[in-house]
Amino acid sequence: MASPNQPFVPSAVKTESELSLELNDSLTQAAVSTALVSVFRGKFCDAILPNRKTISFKKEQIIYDVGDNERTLFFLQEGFVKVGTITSDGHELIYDVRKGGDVVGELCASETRRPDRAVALEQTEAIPVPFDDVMEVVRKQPDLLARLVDVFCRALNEAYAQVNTLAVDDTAHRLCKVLLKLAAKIGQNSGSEVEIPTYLTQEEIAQMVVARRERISTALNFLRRKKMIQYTNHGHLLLNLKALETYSA
Amino acid sequence: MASPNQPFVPSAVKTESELSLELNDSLTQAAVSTALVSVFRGKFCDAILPNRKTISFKKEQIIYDVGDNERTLFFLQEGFVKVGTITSDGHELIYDVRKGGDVVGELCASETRRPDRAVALEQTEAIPVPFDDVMEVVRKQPDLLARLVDVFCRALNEAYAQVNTLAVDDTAHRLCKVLLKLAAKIGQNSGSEVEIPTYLTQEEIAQMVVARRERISTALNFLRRKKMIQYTNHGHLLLNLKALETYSA
DNA sequence: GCCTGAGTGTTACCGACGTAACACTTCACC
DNA sequence: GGTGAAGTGTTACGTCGGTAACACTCAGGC
Repeated sequence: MASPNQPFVPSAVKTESELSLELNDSLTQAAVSTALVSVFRGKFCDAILPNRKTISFKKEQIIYDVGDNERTLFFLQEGFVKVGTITSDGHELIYDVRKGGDVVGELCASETRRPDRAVALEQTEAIPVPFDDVMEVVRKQPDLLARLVDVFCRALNEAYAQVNTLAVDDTAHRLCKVLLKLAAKIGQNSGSEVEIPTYLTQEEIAQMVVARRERISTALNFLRRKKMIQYTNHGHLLLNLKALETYSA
Repeated sequence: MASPNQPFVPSAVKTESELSLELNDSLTQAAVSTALVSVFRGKFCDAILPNRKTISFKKEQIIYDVGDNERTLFFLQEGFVKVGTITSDGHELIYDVRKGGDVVGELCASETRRPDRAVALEQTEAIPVPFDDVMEVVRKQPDLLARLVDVFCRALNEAYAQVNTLAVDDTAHRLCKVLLKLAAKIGQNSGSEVEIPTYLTQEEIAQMVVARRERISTALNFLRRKKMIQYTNHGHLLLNLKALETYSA
């Protein structure tokens, strides 16, 4: 596997004409930004997780898959995970990325057969909890209710935001929004820039943006020329949030 | 306003080449079909709604709008409502259609400023209930918890299904799925066919399908020539579910 | 009856993006 | 050090669908 360290910037840079430059109007993107991060941290964990065993998942390992029918949520302790599905034409589609402190698998609440899947993006520790157990705890401690509702509501918000972008934005703008979302969820400050501390292939980014990998390659280089992004010497993305926000707005 | 009774079928029917005929692979559409219908009927209503006043909304009247900041759910008693938003480029986008027995406005659970809006598609009766009141009732009657969670979970399921279609289907297939969804939610049996008992303009259908009205016009006529849909003498849509399901699959 | 406005039907044109094909870089492993 | 696999960069081509423009149908008001 080739690491993308210091990705080769071709000397003959192609014309920018391909990627539309005109500023798109901004989305009613809803302030979904901060995501599910850590919603379940604290009280929720204290009430549900003690005396349960953690499971380790290696990079690329499937936590649960489309078609599974056990109804369990997974409380992520450590690591990054992608949540998505496999489309009818066989391609992967990524809805969301979550990390330690988040939950995945909430869709099993109203379906027996899972429509979605979660895959570890890197070494991940998670505690599986049967859905019924979660409900039981919330019934006994009604102060946790708000948090449970919040988890679903935020996910719903994000899903709608995704529909919005798909309806109005072109590839470059959607890529921007994906990068900003990643920054909000798993970004780490690195001076005035924000680093995405996980290596994501262009293919994976494409699955989040909903576009072909080739377009992502072109769009990423477009953003690099615009100084909106760069790579660290570890091959990670380094984002200029200000610039990205301006462009995506 | 012209009624679309017996819509004029042009004698010179255009070639079908424009609309792709090849069968697309089917979506992992998740069995979201039946939707939120009546989820809140029964116990939930008994516990929350007594002694509250109903509000009437006329066709086209806004129930709540983008930017509103009161946190209230609306329990629909009668009528049809569209839930959606206004995109950054000023166009309306419809996420969902709901009817008597459903709730709308659930997104206010985690946002103060509403990102969405609900508009009556016909005369509608609804009971507004502050979000906090709903939470209070659920806390006191934990058996309602499952239903509350179910509402959010189903909405989430549908939102993801929408992302799926946008990712893989062309306009004609998306239209099919929208029609099938309408059938599941507000359809009425009419012999072997199912009738959509509300008049929807092509513009509104376009907002559900996420496409321009012109494309919808063409696609609807394409489906008519294929005998997958027709109009009643009241100008309502009449759907051949079998055929639509086969095509959309 | 006539006019206006809303809704629908149709087409030509063009741009964005999927497809396909291929070159290049880096790393792992032998 | 060589080889293959994975990942990235780039282009030519075709197509779906947005844009624009316009014709037609019907209902209601004058």
